[in-house]
Amino acid sequence: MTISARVHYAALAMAELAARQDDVAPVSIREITDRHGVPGPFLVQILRTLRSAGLVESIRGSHGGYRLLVDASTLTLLDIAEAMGCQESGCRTEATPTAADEMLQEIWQEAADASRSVLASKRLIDMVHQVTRDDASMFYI
Amino acid sequence: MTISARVHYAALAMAELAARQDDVAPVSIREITDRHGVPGPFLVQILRTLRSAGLVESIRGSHGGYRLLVDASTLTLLDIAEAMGCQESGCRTEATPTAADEMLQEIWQEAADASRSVLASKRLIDMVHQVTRDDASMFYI
DNA sequence: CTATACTTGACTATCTTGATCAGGTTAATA
DNA sequence: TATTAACCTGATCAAGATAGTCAAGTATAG
Repeated sequence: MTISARVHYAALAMAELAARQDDVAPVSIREITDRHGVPGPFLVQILRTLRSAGLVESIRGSHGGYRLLVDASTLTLLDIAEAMGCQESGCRTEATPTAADEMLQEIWQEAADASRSVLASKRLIDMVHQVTRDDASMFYI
Repeated sequence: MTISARVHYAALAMAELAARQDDVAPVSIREITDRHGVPGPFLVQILRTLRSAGLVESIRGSHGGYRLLVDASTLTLLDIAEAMGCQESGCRTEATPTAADEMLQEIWQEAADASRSVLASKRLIDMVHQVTRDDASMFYI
């Protein structure tokens, strides 16, 4: 479970879409880059990946943009990370693993699973709520 | 905590050294490669790293080799991984992180810590015992 | 003195990551 | 219908990490 900038950006974008999923208009790439400082063309690539994973839909043409296709209250950061292609380590598959090799592989797996289970416990909707609250508090200081 | 082949090999080598730490003679690279199929020159590189981390010492000359410098009953896989330079993600440091950025960073950190704590719970000595037991059972089948 | 074994430093090939860009397509609207 | 805003696709690229390799040197036992 290595978290790349890709996954970080994807999570930000998904949070933005989740926060505005009840809006009539879809959210454009421009709006996301303005708010989160994600490099524009890079975000295009990321949203393409999220779309092929079925997490978002795109609306083309003028006033187009992106919209969340899934339920933000069940979607987790693990789902997003996996959609972005964070596949499990595995490290190396040897032709004839020894007993020591196999034991180590199990341990690496266990460590990775521990990460995964943390990410699986973080729901997108909670992120949105927490950030919204923080933003609000920023106004009233 | 991405586990590379480097770390995997390092763990194998350390286990081998731990299993034979009471031997009079140090363990040569050749013996480790024979037993574990690690590419020879690559193992040299890895042992160099382990030595600069203070985990092993090298004895030069004929009948030379490597010897464990630390206590196998307290050394963990986390120690080995860190000695091999598995530094913590961090992902990206932005100039002006937003509230959402910071929240995500904390989550990535929490996930990484979960991995680390699994590795920290695996002592080198336990690996050695388990592998030794497995090997013995292989003889008697 | 010679064989064995570690030491050092440089070198390479391939993959992944983090992007960028050009040119094309779709749809709303004036 | 012409324009414009927005997404779509595919190519490309630079930098760094990963997994090794190689050659020439040095130390020690016997």
